[in-house]
Amino acid sequence: MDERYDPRKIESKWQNFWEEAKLFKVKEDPNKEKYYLLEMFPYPSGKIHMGHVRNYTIGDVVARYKRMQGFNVLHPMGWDAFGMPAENAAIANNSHPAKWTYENIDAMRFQLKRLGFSYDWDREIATCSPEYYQWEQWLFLKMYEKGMAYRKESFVNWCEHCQTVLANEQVEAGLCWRCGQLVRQKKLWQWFFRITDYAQDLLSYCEKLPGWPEKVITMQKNWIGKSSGAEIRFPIENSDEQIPVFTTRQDTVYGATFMCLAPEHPLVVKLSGGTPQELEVSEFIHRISLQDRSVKAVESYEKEGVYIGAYCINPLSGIRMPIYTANFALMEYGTGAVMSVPSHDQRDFEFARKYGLEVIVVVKPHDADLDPATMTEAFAGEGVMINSGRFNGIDSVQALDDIASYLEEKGIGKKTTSFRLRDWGISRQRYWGAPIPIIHCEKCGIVPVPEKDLPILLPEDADLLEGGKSPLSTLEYFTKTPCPACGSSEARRETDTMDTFVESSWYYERYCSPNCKTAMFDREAVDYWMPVDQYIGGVEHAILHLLYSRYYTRVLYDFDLVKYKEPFTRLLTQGMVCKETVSCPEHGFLLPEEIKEAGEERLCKQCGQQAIVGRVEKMSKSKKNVIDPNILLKKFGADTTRLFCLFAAPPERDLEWSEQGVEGGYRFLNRVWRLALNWGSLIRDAKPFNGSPDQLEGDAIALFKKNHATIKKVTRDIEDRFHFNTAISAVMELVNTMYGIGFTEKNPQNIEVIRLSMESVALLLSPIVPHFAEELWEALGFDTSILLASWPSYREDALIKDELLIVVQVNGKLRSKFHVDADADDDTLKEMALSDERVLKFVDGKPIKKIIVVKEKLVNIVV
RNA sequence: GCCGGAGUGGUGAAACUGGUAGACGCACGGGACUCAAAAUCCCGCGGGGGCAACUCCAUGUCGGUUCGAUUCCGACCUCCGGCACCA
Repeated sequence: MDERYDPRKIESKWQNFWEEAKLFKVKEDPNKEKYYLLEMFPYPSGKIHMGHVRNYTIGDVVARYKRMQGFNVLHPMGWDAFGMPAENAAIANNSHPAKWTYENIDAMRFQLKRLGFSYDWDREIATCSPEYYQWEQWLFLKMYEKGMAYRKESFVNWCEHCQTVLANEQVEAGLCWRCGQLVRQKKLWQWFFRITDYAQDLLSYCEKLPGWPEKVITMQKNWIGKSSGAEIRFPIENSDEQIPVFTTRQDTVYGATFMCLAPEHPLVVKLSGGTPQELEVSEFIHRISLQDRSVKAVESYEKEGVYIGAYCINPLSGIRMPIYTANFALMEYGTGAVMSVPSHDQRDFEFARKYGLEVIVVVKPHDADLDPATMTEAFAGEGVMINSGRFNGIDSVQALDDIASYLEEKGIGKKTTSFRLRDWGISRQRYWGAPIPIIHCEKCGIVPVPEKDLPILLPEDADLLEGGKSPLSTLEYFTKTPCPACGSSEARRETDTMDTFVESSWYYERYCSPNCKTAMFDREAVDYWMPVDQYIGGVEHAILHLLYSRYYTRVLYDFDLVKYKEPFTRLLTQGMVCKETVSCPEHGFLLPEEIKEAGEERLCKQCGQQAIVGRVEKMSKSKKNVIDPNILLKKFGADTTRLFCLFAAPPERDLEWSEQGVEGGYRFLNRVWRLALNWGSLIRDAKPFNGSPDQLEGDAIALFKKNHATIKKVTRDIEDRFHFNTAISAVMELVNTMYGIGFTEKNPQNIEVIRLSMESVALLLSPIVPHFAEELWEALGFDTSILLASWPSYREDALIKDELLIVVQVNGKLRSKFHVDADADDDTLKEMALSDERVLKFVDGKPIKKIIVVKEKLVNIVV
C-alpha cells in the first residue's frame, strides 16, 4: 500500500487482474443458484454519458453483491446498435452507419472497462450483426405465418420538400427539422405486430409483477387502457347499414343526439357521396388527413367537424341523429365512431353549442335539476335517469348494466370491452435496421422469404442522401429478386426495416447463448438463466420498451420457445442525472469553459454580460450542461465516480450533479486509506476479533457493536431497496467511529476489533469501489482477490442494547427524554415520565386523560 | 390535454410499519498543526426570541383524520418524465 491513494495506478492494476483471471466469466451450473442481473443496453452514440455511468454502477453493485452472496451471476453487456443517429451521422460525415456504429462501440467498450464494471465480455452482442438480426427475421416469418404480423395502411410524417418520411423527433412544431417546411401525413402500407391480441393478458399479469415499481405498473395499465362498456349499433336512415359505436356511457344513450365519425371512417365518403355536403366533407377529410393524428396533437386542436348529409336513428329513443365527421374522433380507438351525448360529455357539449345541436338531459343530479337551454357545461356525474323511457327513475350506475342487458335482449348491442392499446407498427422507411424478410410478387402477392434464404443481409452501399423512398428501394440488386413461390423474375423485396424496439425485445435471451448458430438462443441456457432477476434502467422506458418486451416474450412463449411469460422479475427504474444550466441573455446556454467566474458572479466570456443560472435539468448537449465521465475518470478515477453516483441520491430519484460532492467522495476514500495506513502492520498482523462483547474494554465495545450494526444496515439497504446512499453513510459512520479511537491502542484484543472493522469496511465497500477495496484487502495481508470473499455477516448478540432512550411527549409535543434499562416495563416508563420535572411543568396539575406508551420508544401524556 | 412522479435547512439528502424532523455528506464559521498556504485533525452549524435555563415556529400551500402527521385523506400550486417513428 502506497503512502498516497493513486486511483490511476490501482485501477488499471486490478482491471488487468480481473480480466486475466476471467473472474466475471460465467457458465450454466445447475448446482449453483443463478442470478441474472441486466441493465438496459446502450445505444452506441459514441460516448458514455453520466446516465450510463449511473445505470451501470447501480447494476454493478448489485452484481458484485450477489456474487459475494454465492450466486452464479450473469451480468452481460451489449449494444442496441441499429437506429437513426447512425444514419444522421453517416449523412453528416459522408460515411457509413456501420463504420460509425462499430467505432462508437469500440470507444464505449473501452470507457466501460475503465469504470471497472464486472461484465462477462465474452457474451457481448451488437444487434446490427446479421448473426443477431437473422433470428429476428426468422421469428418474423413465424409470426407472419400465424397472422401475428400483418400489413395495413397507416400514416407517416411526410416532408414534401425533402421527399422523405420523418420520425416524430424530426418534426419540430409541425415543421421539418431540415428544411422547415410544413410536415403532412401520408398513408403507406406498413407492417404491424398484433400486440392487441395480448392486451388482456398483458393487463392481467400486471398484478403478478410484485417486483416492479407501482408507478410503472400503473403506467402500463393506463397505457393498455381497458374500458368496459357496450357496443351499440345505430341504423342509418334510408339504408340497411348500421354504425357500430363503442361507449362506456350506455346509460346516456337516450341523450345521444348526433353521431361523430373519424375522418378516415369508410362510411364518411360513402354517405356524403351525392349530397350537397359532398364537397365540403371531402375538403375537410383532406385537410384533416394532412394533420398530425397522434392523441397528443388531436387533444390540442380546436374541436371541429362537418355534417356529412346523412342521419342515423337512435335505436332506443328513436331520435334522428345528424352524422358528422369530426377531428377528435380517432379511427384507432373503439370503432372509429362516437355517439355524442352533449348533456353528459364536455367535449360533445362544446361541439353541440358550436354547431347548434340538440341537448337532452337524461341523467339528473340527485340534488338539482338541469335545463338544457341554460346549462353551461355537461354533467358527467352519477344521478337519476330521466327522459329514458322504461329506465326513468333508476340510478344511473344501475342503468349502465340494465341498458346493456336490454340492448343485448333487443339484439341491437352487446356488453364489450375496449382497449386503448394499438397494434405495434414495426415498419421503418429507413436503412439502418433489420430488413423485413418479405417478397412482393405481382402474381402471388406477399410471399415470405423461405427460411433457408435467411438472413436477408442489409446491403452495405445504400445511398442515404437520395430522398423520396426507403434507402433500400434505390438498390436494384437488393430489391429485384425471383419470387420464391412462382419463380417470376418480377418480384421485389420489402424495403422497410424493423423498428429497433424489436431488437431490444429479446436481447436478454440472446445473452444466455450469444454465439448460438442454430437458433435464436440455446434452450437449455435460456431455461437456466431466464427470466431476468433484476432489470435496471431509465424510467423513460417505463411504457414502450417494457411493454414490447413483455409482448415479445409472450410470442416466444406461444411458439414454445420459452417457458415463462414475463421476462423481468424485478425492475428498478433509476432517475435522471441533472445539472444546473447557465445561460447568457445574448448567447444562450453556456458551456463551463464559456463562463468567467468573477467573485459571486458568473459572466459570459464572449460579451461580459452576467450569466443567468437556470433550472437544474436533465443533462443534454443542447442545454450545454453535460459532464463528460472521461474527465472524472482522469481527475478522480472510477471508484470516486461510482461512489458519487451512489451517494448523492437514492437510485430512483433524479441525481443532481455536484463537483463538490465528487470531491467529498474522494476525500472519504482518502480518509479510509489513511486509516489503514495509520494502523499499518499492527492490524495487518492481527486476526479479526471473533469473541463476545464482554471480553472487550473501553472504546472497543462500542466499535464492535458499531461494526455489526453497520453490516446489518448496509446489507438491508442493498438487499431491500437499493438505497446505496444510506449504506455508504453507514460505512462513513463506522469509519468515523474508528477515527474516534485514535491510533495508540495497546490492548491486543482491541486491535483485533479494529482489524475486524477494517475488514468490514473493505468488504462492505467492495461492490461500490471495487479497485479500492481490492487494494485495501491486499494491504490487510490477503493474497486472494476480495471478489472471492463472502459478504460479511453480523452477530445478533452484538446488536443488543442495554439502555434505551425514551422520549416523553405532552399532547404530542416533545418535552423530555430519559435513559432507562432495556428491560424496563411500561409501568416503570409511565412512572418515570410522570416524575420528570420538565414534564410536570407542562402537565401543570391539569387532569391526565390518557397515557400512551410505545414500547422501547416513547410515552405520550394527554392532558 | 391525458397518464405517471417529485417538492424537507444555505445545499445533496436521512427519518424503513403514523412515534425525537434534519443521520451522512457538501458549503460555511471557529480552533489545532504550519514561517505561510494547501492538505489533515477537532468543534459548531434550520429560523426567531432569550445572558442563560429555556421557549416559540418549521417538511410546497390550504384544510381534514389522529394522543401524535414529512408519513394517511381532500383540494390547490410549482417542477420533471411519458404520450406509440428518439432510444
